[in-house]
Amino acid sequence: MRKSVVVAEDHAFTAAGICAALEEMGVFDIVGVAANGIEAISLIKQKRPDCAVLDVSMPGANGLEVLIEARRWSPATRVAIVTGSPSPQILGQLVEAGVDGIFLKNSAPETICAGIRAISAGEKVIPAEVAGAVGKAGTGAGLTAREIEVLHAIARGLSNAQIGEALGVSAKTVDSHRTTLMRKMGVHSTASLLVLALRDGLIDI
Amino acid sequence: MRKSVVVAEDHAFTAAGICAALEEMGVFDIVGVAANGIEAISLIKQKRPDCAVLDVSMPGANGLEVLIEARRWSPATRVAIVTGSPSPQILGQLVEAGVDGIFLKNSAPETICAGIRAISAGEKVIPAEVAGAVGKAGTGAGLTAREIEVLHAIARGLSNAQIGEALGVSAKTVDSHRTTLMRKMGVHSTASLLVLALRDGLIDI
DNA sequence: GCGTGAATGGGGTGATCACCTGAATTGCTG
DNA sequence: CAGCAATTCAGGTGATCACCCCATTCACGC
Repeated sequence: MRKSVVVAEDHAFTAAGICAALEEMGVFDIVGVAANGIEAISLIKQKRPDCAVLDVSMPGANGLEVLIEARRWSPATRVAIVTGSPSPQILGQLVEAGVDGIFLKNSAPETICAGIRAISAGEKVIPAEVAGAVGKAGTGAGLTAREIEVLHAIARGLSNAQIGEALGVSAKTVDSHRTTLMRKMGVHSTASLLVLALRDGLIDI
Repeated sequence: MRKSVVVAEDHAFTAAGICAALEEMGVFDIVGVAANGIEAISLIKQKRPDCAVLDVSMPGANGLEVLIEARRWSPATRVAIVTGSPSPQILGQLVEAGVDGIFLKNSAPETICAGIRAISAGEKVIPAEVAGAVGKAGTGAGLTAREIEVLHAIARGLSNAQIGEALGVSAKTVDSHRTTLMRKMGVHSTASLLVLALRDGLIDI
């Protein structure tokens, strides 16, 4: 039996590529294509498809928001998320929201198509590289409130002495927090610390 | 007469979508598809195509680097860049490097295809929304290619010694570039440097 | 040709960082 | 109450950074 599927992707070329690949498998009927999150939600509400393939970053509403709305209006719809650059924070939220599958855009098309077929059959598909990233969300969550404060101050370009003054503590204390941050995040330079924190959504610019 | 074209795009679905759209026009022969920057450069070197369609963000080498190498090895190749999220800085560098066309991934496929055909005929195609972004490239401009390279290396968390090794120069030279970067950007710490560079789209994570 | 700026790199100095050991205080939890 | 984690801070050490001055080479424009 053929499964109905809705595709949501704001890049037309990518949407076309996904649709072509899914149609080629011969087991999916594409009942709708959305170019943004709002369209995606209303499409899912209307069509109540067996399966939805969603991009994470879309104008209007992102993949997570669409996922939550999809669960509300069409609980039977299996939801697959495709993402270009996986951020542990976002992936963690998706898993928490009960996503059925996560796929990376730079994976082989066959891998992704096979995965989508699997989740449409009721399986959960989280590839190892994604699971690894999800696991690392715990790392960032393991930071204390004070450490996050120091992180923000570092991102503002302050020195240990300046951070100490701003937080009302000694520069040595800031140094301690900094060392702990480095250890927890597994890096050995301010630059890596910032990049990792930004990538994990712990801070933003 | 049909034009030969090389496509470089690390997301397989998108690559497939672009190829399908180009082939459908009936005026292009796709002579190669690269999944990363290195492949793209060697493909262009080998095939010397009439036209190259490059993604900006790819593993190995980004669109700008591929563009520069393409100009070196196959000056007759017309180069089109496709980008998901346009950053003024990157676009400015592309224009400076003499790119023939810039397209946004969320544009209509017909628009992009028409544009690629136009540039393969010798035109330059910079859409209005991109031109606007290019104009805004005032802030971080003035940085040299080498300085940008150092900036990227810093963002990867490398020390001056490691950067020197990676770029094949002395750590002292890296130190010089770093000092120049600090002066040009008006900051006094690696953290500020990174944040500013990220905000201005000079680097990304 | 000559100035200019980019890229290279050496010497040197003081500040800052990364990391260590150790320790006191607080507050929460079993 | 005992234990644990968070937060605070000191002393110290070696590495690295930020920045100074200066010299060379090379390409580009006037």
